[in-house]
Amino acid sequence: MDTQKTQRTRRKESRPGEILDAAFEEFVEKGFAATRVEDIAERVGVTKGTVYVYFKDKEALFDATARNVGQWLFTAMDQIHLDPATSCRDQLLTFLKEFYRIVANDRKSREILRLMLAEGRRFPGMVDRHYNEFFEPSCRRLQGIVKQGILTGEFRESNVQDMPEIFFGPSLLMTIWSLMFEEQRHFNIERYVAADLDLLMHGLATRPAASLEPIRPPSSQDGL
Amino acid sequence: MDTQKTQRTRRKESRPGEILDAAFEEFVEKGFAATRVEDIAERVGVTKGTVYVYFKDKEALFDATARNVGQWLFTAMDQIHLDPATSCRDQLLTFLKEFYRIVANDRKSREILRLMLAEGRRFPGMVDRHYNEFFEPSCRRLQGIVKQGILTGEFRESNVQDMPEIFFGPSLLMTIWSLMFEEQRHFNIERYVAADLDLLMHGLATRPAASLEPIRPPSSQDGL
Amino acid sequence: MDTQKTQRTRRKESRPGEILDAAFEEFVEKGFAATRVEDIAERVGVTKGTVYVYFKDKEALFDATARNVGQWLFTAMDQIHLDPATSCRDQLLTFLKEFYRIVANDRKSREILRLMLAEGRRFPGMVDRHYNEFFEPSCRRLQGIVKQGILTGEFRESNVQDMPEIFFGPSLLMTIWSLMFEEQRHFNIERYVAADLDLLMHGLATRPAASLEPIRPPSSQDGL
Amino acid sequence: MDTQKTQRTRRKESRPGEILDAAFEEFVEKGFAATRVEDIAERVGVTKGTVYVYFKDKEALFDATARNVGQWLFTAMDQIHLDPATSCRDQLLTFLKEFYRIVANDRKSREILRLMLAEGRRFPGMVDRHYNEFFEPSCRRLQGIVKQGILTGEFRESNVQDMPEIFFGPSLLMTIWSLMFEEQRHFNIERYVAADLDLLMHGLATRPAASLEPIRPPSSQDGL
DNA sequence: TATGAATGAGCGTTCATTCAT
DNA sequence: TATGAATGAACGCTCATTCAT
Repeated sequence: MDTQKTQRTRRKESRPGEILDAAFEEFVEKGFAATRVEDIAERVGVTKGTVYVYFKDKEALFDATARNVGQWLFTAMDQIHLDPATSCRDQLLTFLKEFYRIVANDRKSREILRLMLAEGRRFPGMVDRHYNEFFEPSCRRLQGIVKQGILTGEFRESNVQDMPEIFFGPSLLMTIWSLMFEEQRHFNIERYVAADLDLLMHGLATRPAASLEPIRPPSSQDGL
Repeated sequence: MDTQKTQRTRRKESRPGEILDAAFEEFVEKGFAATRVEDIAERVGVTKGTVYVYFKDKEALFDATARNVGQWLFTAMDQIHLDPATSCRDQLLTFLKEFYRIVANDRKSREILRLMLAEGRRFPGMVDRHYNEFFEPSCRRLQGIVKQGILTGEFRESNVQDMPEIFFGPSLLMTIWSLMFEEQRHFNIERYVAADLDLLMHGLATRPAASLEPIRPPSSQDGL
Repeated sequence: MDTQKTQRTRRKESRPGEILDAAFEEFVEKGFAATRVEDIAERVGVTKGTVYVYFKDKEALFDATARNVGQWLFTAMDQIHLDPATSCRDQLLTFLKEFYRIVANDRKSREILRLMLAEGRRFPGMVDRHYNEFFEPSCRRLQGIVKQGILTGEFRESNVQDMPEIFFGPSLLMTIWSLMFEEQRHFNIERYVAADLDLLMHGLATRPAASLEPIRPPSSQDGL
Repeated sequence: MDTQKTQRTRRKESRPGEILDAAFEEFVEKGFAATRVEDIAERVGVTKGTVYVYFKDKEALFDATARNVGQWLFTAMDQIHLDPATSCRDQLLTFLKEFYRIVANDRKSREILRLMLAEGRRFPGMVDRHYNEFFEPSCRRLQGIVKQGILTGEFRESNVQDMPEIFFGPSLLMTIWSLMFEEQRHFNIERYVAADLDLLMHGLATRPAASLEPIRPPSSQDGL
């Protein structure tokens, strides 16, 4: 009994991170408005007041949460390394497969999208940040590869070179599927990725049906 | 007096619909939890209590709202008529262009996605309904066209025939873009649609690059 | 039981006034910060929420309360009628006796001072209002009488003609006494007023000690 | 190291006093309820917990604060020395001028009044103490002078001899003025004191208008 | 002695919902 | 059918207080 009551753990350093993780789960599950600060605290095993020791208010907590998960994604994207010595086709494949890997394995990177759509109007800064730090740079990279591929003769010319965002379409669908149906409806990621890449490569290629069987996408441990 | 009463009657009969429209705007703007019943009422020009005359509670109102907008989409999809006498390629193009037309011109059909992601957990029935009435049937239709096209030799065999949902990827991206950035960031729909269809047709086609310039997508009056 | 529960009284018109009265009592007893909105509501016999039907927040309620009581005082002061046909001495006596009457009989007019001192920093507008609507005009009136009295030879010249606020000193002391000691310490108002006026008249008079016994001040029913 | 320790020691010894001073400023500015212990601590440059090392709780801190400032006043009043060899008129003048000097120069002695009115109900002991240690004895002294003056024939008989508190009226008005309007509205203390004493002396005197020009009151360095 | 992380009771405020009219 | 005054549960946030260090 005594020990119970005295269990006021002291760990200033780890607390913010713990709270941020808990907050992420709650915000993602209920949305900003329906999330109770107390539930977040409970998840961490502290009381309401503790949350306010580290965050000014619920909005600041949400903002920090969004930055926190955003960082994950930005970092992961930055770590997609493309070897300029390889063909543009390979670079494109690598980029997209890596992106699929991220999105398939990391639930956080998927839930970001939900936050974006659900709370973007209340937190426009969050949307801007993701546009500037994730979407725009990624599109630039993709566009670079496509344009280069046209120069080398690997890819045919088409409107795609000015619309690189289109490459994110299929992975987005997979993400949305995951967010909407969760564990309830099965989705064969590997075949889906294969279909996407196969379709894409054939769509972009200069030559007819090159025999480029799509490389296996990474297995998802995250239970998409 | 007569007109008065007639107006009143007409008013009464249309009330639920007016409320549903207002509710849609509010729910879409703020989300379920952050939406105030009073704001919905105000939009219609009635008082809070009136809303409760027609709807049991806020949840019922949301549910009805979701059904209401869903109906729009379901109906629109049902009206995509495909001529079996035309080529599979044309049928596919027609289907996708019609879908783009719907999604580009009708903000409601886009906002549904937001509701789905933001409130799907609270209203799983809504998600199921859309899966059953929109997504699944559409995928079946698409799959049918693809399979048929393979039989006729128009399309090559690929994983795509089992993953028809992939066709929705690019239009989904456009939708998400619209939902996230709204008027703030320009998006050239026509070229985007062209790029999508062009890429797709080349990706699916058996023969190299037949001269199938993508038909102009419908102009959007909706200001995506 | 049923009647109890159904006793949702409906009286939009009288509510604000009732609440203002209750708020006054609470604010005066506990101060702004320590007053609970719920206690105010309870005093009226409604619930917390009802208060917010009529007042935006606690500050607005305080402000309205202050205006409400202030009005009492301003009106009462305006109704002090001085007959210009009478001597300046009589006019001065009348004014002061009337003021004593107000302050002695009306607890509200006394408690205003408490609010002023206790909450003036938080509600500077309230202080300004009282200065402009009560203090300054009253001083002007008093100064007018004194100056006139000097012209007519009733009063001798002195610094007092430029410091009419000094006339409020003794009544202020009585007020403070009341606010501080309430029922606990006896205070003989009548003799106090007599002493004040007597001292004043002798202090102002040109001639020695004219036989001006101070008129009895009004009996206080308010239990100062 | 030595200086360090000495400083520390000195620091420790003076801590309660420092806290009391800080507490006074905060309580006076915000009132008891609205004052945050943390703000007091911050003023001293320590943390919240430290305050609780020296004071049991906020109430105890307030109580100590009130005693502390009260002591100032009590001591100052005790130091008003009256020469029994001088005339009663002079003694009365001396007393009042000294009191004006205290009140005009020492903000604390004025703010006490605010605490008294604002928090008197919560801390009745504070009020009693001031009554017993300041007000009552002062009135006794004043009454003594007046009665003596009547015996010596300096003062005429009047109700004032039983109502010595009236002498505090004008200085109270000055105090209230200061508390309410602070620096915002000018107040000419010297002329005000002159007017008060002049009026008083004429009011009390047996003989007509003795040529007793009021001695200059002490200049106020406190910026009333 | 001093700290500051943690607590939790408490209060202001909101808003879905009810119900008498 | 429509109103809107009233309700009261719920939640964000504050802050006095505690206590292990």
